[in-house]
Amino acid sequence: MRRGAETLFFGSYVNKIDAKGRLATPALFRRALDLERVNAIYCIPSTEEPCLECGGVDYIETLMASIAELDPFSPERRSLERTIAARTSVVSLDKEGRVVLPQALRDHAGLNGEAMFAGLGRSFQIWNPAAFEQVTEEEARIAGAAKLSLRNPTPNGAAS
Amino acid sequence: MRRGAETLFFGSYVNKIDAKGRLATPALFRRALDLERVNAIYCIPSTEEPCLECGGVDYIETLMASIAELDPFSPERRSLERTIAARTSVVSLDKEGRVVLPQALRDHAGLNGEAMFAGLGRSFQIWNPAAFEQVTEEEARIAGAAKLSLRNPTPNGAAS
DNA sequence: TGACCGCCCATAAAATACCATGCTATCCCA
DNA sequence: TGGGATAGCATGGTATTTTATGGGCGGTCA
Repeated sequence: MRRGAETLFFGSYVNKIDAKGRLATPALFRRALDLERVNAIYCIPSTEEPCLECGGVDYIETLMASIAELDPFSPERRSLERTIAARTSVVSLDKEGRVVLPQALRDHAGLNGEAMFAGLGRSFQIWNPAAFEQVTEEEARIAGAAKLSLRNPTPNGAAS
Repeated sequence: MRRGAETLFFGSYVNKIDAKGRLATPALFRRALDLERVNAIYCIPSTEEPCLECGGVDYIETLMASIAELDPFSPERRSLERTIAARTSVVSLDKEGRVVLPQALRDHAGLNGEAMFAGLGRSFQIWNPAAFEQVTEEEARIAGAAKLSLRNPTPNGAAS
């Protein structure tokens, strides 16, 4: 399995959504995706935020594998299967690398004219650019503290 | 993984930025980078200073690996992913070893005519030469004190 | 019939690869 | 030791390719 930094998603990009609802995936993300294996991205509406959690085949496979490790009859597993597998959309790319997001997904993320792709390493998110901007400043504060705890990890893992 | 001193970044260099925004990476830094694996440098706008935190593949991989150790659903991890991965630019080198920094990065570091590369060992920074000069005197003071505490480590590890 | 979807092609701008030059420091040989 | 050859490097300009984005056309399903 390809697992270097060249298969990770970095950076953020804003692309337009045209009249047909088409949205170009950033070129760098396309290279990180294993499109030869499956010509699609997997999108899950985030439960916490107005955005879409996305990734390629290996992203969803890793996710499902970690669920499969749970006790088959545990309620956690059941609810995870439902909230993840059932809510995941498989969106295929056209020859130019564009996707058409289902209306429900566009609504969830509040997308209209354009969309922002934000790389998260093994996965990426799709945001309304304005909404992303809004959470980012708050974010920077938290990250500042978290970065400190990366350098000086505390035994109990407490960051705050 | 190559981990000798020849893979570390030492020294400071000032290079020009031409009309197309191209900037030559110092030759010594190029050798320290693992360009055969990924022909690019990874640049993160510093949250504390007007400069860019940069390194090669293994730099970003180490960074991402330490984030991956955090609880997958913790807000700290989320924040770090967004402030690091999403803000990271993957900048590829041309055959002559030059990079074109995205406008956002140039703005963050206040770069116009020329840029300074400052080696930090495992990573390096890119600065506006004047801005770097300015923080350097302050820096020298702190470094002087730190050097003393290196020679005479205190039992409680207090640095300040 | 009409909205929608998957395919194809077109284009302008931007990113990138390619080629050329001048400078500097180094090496080598007289 | 000195001077010419040489190699490496920063830098400048030009050509080629990507990439985002636009639109058209035929088929399909409601």
